[in-house]
Amino acid sequence: MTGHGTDDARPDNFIEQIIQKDNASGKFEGRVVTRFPPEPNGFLHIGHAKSICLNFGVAQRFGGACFLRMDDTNPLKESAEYVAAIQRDVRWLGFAWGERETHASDYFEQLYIFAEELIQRGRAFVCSLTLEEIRATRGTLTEPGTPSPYRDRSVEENLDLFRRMRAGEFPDGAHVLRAKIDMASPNINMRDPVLYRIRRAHHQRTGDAWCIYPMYDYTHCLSDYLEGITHSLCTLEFEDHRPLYDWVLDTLATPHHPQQIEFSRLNLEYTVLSKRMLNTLVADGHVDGWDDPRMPTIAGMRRRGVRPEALQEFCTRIGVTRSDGTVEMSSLERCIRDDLEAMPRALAVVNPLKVVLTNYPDDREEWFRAPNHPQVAALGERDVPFCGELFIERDDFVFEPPNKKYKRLSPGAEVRLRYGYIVRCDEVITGNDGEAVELRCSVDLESRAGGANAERKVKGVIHWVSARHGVAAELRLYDRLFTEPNPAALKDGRHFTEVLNPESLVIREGYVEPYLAGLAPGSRVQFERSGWFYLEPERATAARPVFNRIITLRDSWN
RNA sequence: UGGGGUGUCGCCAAGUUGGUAAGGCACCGGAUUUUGAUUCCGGCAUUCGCAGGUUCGAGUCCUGCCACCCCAGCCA
Repeated sequence: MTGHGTDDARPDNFIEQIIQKDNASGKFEGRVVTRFPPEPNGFLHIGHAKSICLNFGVAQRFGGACFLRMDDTNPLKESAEYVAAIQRDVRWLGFAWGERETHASDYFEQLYIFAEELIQRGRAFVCSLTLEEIRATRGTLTEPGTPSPYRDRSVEENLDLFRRMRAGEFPDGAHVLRAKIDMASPNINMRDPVLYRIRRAHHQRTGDAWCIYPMYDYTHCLSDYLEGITHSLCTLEFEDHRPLYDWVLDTLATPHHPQQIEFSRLNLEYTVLSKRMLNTLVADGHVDGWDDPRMPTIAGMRRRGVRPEALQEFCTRIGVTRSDGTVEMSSLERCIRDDLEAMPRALAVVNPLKVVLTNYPDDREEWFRAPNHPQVAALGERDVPFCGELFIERDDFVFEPPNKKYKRLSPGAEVRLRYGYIVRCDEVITGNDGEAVELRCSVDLESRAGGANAERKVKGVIHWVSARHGVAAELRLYDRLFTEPNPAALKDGRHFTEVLNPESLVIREGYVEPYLAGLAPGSRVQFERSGWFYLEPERATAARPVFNRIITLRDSWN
């Protein structure tokens, strides 16, 4: 797709097909207005990113507009902090809503007037049943409900009661306003659904102006109407609510009637995407907060170092359909790596193993010229310091090569130091547990680029950092949050918090080449042969750099 | 046993009037490579939940099954 408001381009999904047809038939006079309507009761996650990209993307493509609307009708669960977080995340993701920033609470007065009109028309009534009684008379999936004894109150009495509800004359739960539809409907949402409830709670925006609050089904369709939304995109679980959405607008005979269209929500392996569960992780301290880099939240991924471009690409790759599915983590990972591919590279050792070069002059040091990106010359070059004492990756040495394809270091084996010399492991100094604590190697001084043995072939190349020049750094290695593909639905009855990955965060003390210590906060870089890291601005300190591992390099070896 | 949905390769997903199964991810080869990365070639559904039927011809039409998801908040 070109994204230039072209109506005739090939549609990306069934929703765009519907819009093209609507535009062709003149259903909405060619207008396309959407909205992203989050409830400010938690942070946005990657599932919301899908909806954001869809709603804003469709508006962009068809030359329409998209509102950012806070669905704030339940003051008990919402807060201004969440509102701010949501705005920041949508903006970071790359979308702008301009003046189209609204709140369902902006419409409370209009919603109230519409409610009186419903009463006036005899289509809504004040019900004085208790919560339990309403539940008991709602019926079941297979049995119809029974009408409320208050269903036939007069318009006058309903109006009086409803006005007194608003005036605060009744305690919470004493009455509710209900739509008068059909208690025998096979669709439970149509069995005289509650429209308003009394709730003495301080609203983050309207304060104590109201003690009655409208329910979602009543609020959403009218907010859509008020904003002139044409296509109201939501997830599949709201499909059963569409008849009610239409009923409210039809009953009120609104001059404009938005079309609700449902699509399937995103499910991702090895994580959970429900606000309830994410909230539990935060509330019970399993993570450091909604923006913990391990969280599938937009804020978490931002702190981890993922770029918005990667998330947008992911959303276009997974598509939009009506079928339930679970996307593999590898699909997201691919998008993140693709996006990071152009970042500069450097050398850093995550898990250090000391190496002493026995035939390298003790007082000597050299600076090797190295490209910042092997395929992107424009990224320039830098000098990497080298001396007779180095750190290499612990994983790059093994006493016994597992097979003939092994290309790293082992006793007697040779390997090239990236951008440097070829070295051979002559001796291994071991500790009490028999583990290697230091390697003694000899170096071929003619093997560097330009030297007589520069073309000598050795099986592998490993990264390293000069022990004398290297800068100690905190390396935060992040991994998947759960050990099970679908932690939200474990077959053995375990709770999702029982399958948290104990190694989702491993903090290491490593060494990075000087160049890395001089990077600006917010920089992203690839530690060669290891992965991409992010210098998280929030953790920037002059004393010791802190890097978050965004994601590892693809590894076809292990 | 009510209502609403969905079933195309391990995962996501095209397939719009029936004409003989796109693409991406993953995976498997092989080339290049001072990152076991990247890049690059090549492979990867005789088959579209199942069973019948209509048709010269069906993933696309009809019938009947089966599986899975959602709904009984004064949550959204």
